[in-house]
Amino acid sequence: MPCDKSCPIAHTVDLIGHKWKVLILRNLFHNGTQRFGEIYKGIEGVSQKMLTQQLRQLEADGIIYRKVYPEVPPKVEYSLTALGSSLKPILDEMNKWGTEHLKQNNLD
Amino acid sequence: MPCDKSCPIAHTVDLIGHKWKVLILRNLFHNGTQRFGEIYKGIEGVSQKMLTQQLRQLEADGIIYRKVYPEVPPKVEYSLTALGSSLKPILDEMNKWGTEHLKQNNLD
DNA sequence: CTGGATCCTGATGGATACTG
DNA sequence: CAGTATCCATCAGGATCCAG
Repeated sequence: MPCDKSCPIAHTVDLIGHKWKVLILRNLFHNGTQRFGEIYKGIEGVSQKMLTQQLRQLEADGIIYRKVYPEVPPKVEYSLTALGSSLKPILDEMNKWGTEHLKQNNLD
Repeated sequence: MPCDKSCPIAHTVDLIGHKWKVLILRNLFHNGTQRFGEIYKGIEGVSQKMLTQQLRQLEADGIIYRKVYPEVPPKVEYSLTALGSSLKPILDEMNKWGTEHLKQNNLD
């Protein structure tokens, strides 16, 4: 059974199968609506460019909502849409798994 | 709350936060033990190099097991380890979500 | 001063050909 | 059959620059 575009998992991976996207979502689930700079500081190792790019893709896919406040200094807030919120079970499972295996495997 | 190396989700993402890894796992969950060529045919768009590379990483992380049969023609079988199998809930959630949103969003 | 666009460069992924 | 090697296109990171 091949894994083509009709495969649900391939579809999911297509939308959130990227390291930073998952971590962005983690931050939004964990902290609620956040500004660009907050997300940036909240994710270790990401560059501004990458963050912008991934945020835009998530926005384009309807997973997060981007609200720009036309003021000085600029303020942009990101929040989860209903579609984005529906991803929570996946994140929860990843969190559960990671918690389990950080315990047993506490390297570094 | 920053997302550093102590974050369970970051840990999970570190191990399986890669497009092809998830699809490899999907194939192994779906079809059981498989040979290299079967996985290769089962995943649309992946190159041999990528597949080899990701399989090796999954092996190094103890998620899959690689069994080489010393015969001609060569035969290599990949299967999930216990650790790999424990990822099933995550894959299940991704499958569930993808199924939902392929229905509603049947583009292409 | 924040969000992000641009430019340059090094790293990564893909296609193909080749080997044990 | 299951890779490895090679070459090349695209992508990611860092620094810098820009607009509001």
